[in-house]
Amino acid sequence: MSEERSLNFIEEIVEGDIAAGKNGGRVLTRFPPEPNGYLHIGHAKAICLNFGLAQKYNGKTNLRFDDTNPVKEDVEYVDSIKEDVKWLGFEWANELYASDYFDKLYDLAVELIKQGLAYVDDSSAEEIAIQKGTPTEPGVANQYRNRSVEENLQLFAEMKDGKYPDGAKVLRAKVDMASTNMHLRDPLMYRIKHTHHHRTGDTWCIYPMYDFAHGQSDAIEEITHSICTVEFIPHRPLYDWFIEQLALFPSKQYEFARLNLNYTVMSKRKLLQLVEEGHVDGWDDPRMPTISGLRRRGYTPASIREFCERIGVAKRENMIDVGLLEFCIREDLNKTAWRRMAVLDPVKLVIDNYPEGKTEIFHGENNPEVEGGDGSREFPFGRELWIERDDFMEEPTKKYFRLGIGLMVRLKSAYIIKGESVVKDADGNITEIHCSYIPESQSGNDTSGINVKGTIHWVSADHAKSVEVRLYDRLFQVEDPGNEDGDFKDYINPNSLHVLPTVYVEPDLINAKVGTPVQFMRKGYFTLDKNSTPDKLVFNRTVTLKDGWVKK
RNA sequence: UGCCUGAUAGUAUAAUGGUAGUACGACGGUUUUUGGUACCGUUUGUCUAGGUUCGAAUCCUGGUCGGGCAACCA
Repeated sequence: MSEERSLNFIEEIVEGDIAAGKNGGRVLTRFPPEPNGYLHIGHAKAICLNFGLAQKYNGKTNLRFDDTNPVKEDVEYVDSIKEDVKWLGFEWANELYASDYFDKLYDLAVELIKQGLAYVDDSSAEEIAIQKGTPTEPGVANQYRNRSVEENLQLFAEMKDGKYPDGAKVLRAKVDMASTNMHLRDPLMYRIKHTHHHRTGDTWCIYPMYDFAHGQSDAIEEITHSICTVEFIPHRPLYDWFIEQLALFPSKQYEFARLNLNYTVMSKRKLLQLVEEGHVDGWDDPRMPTISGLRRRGYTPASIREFCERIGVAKRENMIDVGLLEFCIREDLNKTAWRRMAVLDPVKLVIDNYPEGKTEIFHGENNPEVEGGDGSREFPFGRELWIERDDFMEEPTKKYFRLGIGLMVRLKSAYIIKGESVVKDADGNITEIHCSYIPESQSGNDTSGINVKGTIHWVSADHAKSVEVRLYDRLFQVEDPGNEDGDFKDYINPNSLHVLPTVYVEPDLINAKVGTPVQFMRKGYFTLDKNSTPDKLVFNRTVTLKDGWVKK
């Protein structure tokens, strides 16, 4: 195994801990999504990091749903998250829920009250916000801070028993109202929400806040390395404070910079807006940066894992170019996807000297990158073909290697042809191209001695199948739509979806399967859309091929 | 005005006091029945000003710039 990639800073920490014999060398990470939305490529980074660490250091990873806010959460999201993590290729050790710990968390809160380190506050949200001060002015304590342990115990029990309406009271940790760290100014631990929870039903009407659920859940599970994103750095002192006061297992929090991808948005709020306002087809629209969107677009789990490996892990803010994601999927698909011919923008080609009614069967290897071609398939050839409109130029420029009047080109896996004439309609658009073919130039036994610079793809007009193809482009016109003036939706690319209703493909493509990508030669990688029917096949373009030809 | 973070080619990421390297991109070339792939080459960098040191991207001091922090969200 030549793992030549250097360690990222978290791997260094883990290796340091193992070397120091910390936790007996045990590594237990967790991936802790809140089930309030679909996973996106940013989550993939966290997933690959957490699961990857465990794999690398003989550890395990728990999947834990951070379901402490019932008003936002739903089983729909739980199910999609599990599907996406599995699809990415990872197996969790345990499927857990913060809500599994509601009893324990309640007991821990009571414990803190007994220690005189938590109190029930009757203030309104607005009052509490004012009393907290600002980053530059210290907060001030209120009269509730001095309630007796007994009173707090009773009030907290009454909160739990449903004696108070939403917002009437909260439980707060007694830390330091004057701390320069806002999160330490007596943070809220519990709030009242008479809301049905997707797992605990109506058992509870008080729910713990993130700060009093996350670290405690980590400790209960004895997570060794609790990895989150940098915006949680200010929470770390609180994370440690609760664990220390309650003498729990000392899980440690480490932070890395979240992924930013250009030409898209990554916040759940914004993604939800795109879905709800109908700017996209749903969470799995192929233009979405969600895992399910990328899957429907034709991305493979391996390509996403490779991407996450390549972007690295550090603490500084970053903006990754989607070009890297595209590179990763091309690299993967080049080695695995079968080649097929499809004409996206068809124009009729007639071979004048080829016998009418004659059909020949040619064949082509499935994948030239694989030893032996990975098998082959057959396709028919005839007098009338479809070729790409832009593979013909009536008056070709000097560096044009395709078909033109007087120009010769090879039809992939078939004959060399020479452009002869065109037929145009009243508007001057070319409706037919006429050519002649060189009978001795048949692919495989070419005795013509002719060398041509270009090869183009084609399909037989008599045998081609018609399918729909959807071409996708970036969803936004600017690199960082969330950071522009005005609404991010003002920057949506109006041409992000281009539907080609009539694309001619070689007959074998009726065997295409959802989840099995193919390369349309010279055009890109495509995948069958999940909503295809036998009568109407729909292909999504995953990504174009790299185009090294720049028109002069 | 405060606190917490961070700063290395266009982008991302290494170098852990000792030759600033890698990948993607861009550009050029070779091969090619995909203007793809593969292969080769070129290109561009340590935020700034001082200091310590034989030697600083790395350590120290000051500054500049970016991000985060005042949800009964996570």
